[in-house]
Amino acid sequence: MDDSLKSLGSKLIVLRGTPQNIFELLLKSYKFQNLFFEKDTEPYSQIRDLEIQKLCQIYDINMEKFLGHTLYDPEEIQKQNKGICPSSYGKFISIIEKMPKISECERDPKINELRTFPNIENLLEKVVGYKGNYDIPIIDELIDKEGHKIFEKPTHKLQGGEKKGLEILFRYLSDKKKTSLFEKPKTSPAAFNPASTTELSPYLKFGCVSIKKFYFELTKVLNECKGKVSQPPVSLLGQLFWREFFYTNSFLRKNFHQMKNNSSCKDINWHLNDSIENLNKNFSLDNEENQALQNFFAWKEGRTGYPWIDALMIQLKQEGWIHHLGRHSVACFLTRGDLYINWERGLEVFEELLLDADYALNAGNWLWLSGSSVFFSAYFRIYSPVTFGKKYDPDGNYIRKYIPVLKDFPKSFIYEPWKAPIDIQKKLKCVIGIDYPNRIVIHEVFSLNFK
DNA sequence: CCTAATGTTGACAGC
DNA sequence: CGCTGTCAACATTAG
Repeated sequence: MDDSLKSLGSKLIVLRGTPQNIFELLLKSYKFQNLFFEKDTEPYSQIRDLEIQKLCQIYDINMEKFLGHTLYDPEEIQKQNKGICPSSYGKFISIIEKMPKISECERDPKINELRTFPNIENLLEKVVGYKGNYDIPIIDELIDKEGHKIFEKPTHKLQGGEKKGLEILFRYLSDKKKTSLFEKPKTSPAAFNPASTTELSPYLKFGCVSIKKFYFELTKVLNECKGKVSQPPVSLLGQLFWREFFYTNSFLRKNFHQMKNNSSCKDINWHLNDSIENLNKNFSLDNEENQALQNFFAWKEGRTGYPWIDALMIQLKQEGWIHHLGRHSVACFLTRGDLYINWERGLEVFEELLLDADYALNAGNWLWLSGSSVFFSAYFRIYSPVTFGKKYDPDGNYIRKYIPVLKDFPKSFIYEPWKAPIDIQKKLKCVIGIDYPNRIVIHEVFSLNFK
């Protein structure tokens, strides 16, 4: 971004501190006229922006918000729907079909249209100790509570920035057939190098690639297609609208990320309703709750004994990204499918490990997959930890990549290694229960009990 | 070449 | 954006 700005005669300035403190220091020391920013809907951002707004009022500064992180303004959607938040995807689509067309992207700025404020760096040096270099946290600074480094090196093959993001977008869209016939359920959660979807989610989450840009480049390709084109909810455009749908719901429904005081969430008596930190401190957990805690860590660390689930959790940990349907698999397993653990625990793990972790989409999908959402009731649609992956990857190549200890298992046992005869396990130097864990839960039995 | 057994596929209901 | 069992239709193959 800095390179792009420099080529236009400007530059990027990064300051470290809380926005409230930094802005207060700045506004106190200089009479700025305007503050422009993007509308941001998650609770953290709403509180932050409200405080900055108060500062602007105190220092008499004009403040303007622009819609940019979503295609539609959730408040406009609500107005169009008689003040009600649309609770189903179909309803949402019918509303946006009646909305005015999305306005075109602004053109890119030309050279010298973006001016740098004169002497801004001197001012910043005096007021907030700015030293002219970037002040972005680097990997070495990311440490855990005991002071140990969390990462030695970047974990994901993707690189940040708009330039890289647009490269990926245009490469994907250049395959017009793949783009226009995209159907989410037909893309494979077991695909790697390359993945079966665009992998643009981290770029959208961090605003590297604008959703509007994505939308207009995509519709340009779709309009050129003469033959049949896939439709929402499964089409690529449909995926962008899922994002809008969850953003709208997360903004209009309070406490969207939790079970309590969330009008869109059913109250279910899960295991592990308390935070993991509190549960770890509590030594008097009864047997059932203690077992659930053990199960939770086995799930998080990819040692449930189900290769399909474990491979997904290992890819998540190693790369910070898994395919959407893989997320369905592990989320169903943790909650209504097998372990019956509170979906908030899963949301927290995704928040920690996903590069694209996004307040609205994370909460919306956990509500959905755990069967908690009042607007989704197909609780009997259980993902099998054995057959779901097999459908996409019968040879188990995905499992072989992420769980090397299983890589030589014949394909007949790769999804269910506990079924391999013991002499085969010994020959492959991978005895189940020793070299790879036994199943922590018998899926068939749980499903039966659930009925 | 026919026949019967066996395998494959897709639609569908019920959970 | 589920799984399983059932059934019918059709394909394949052994004898």
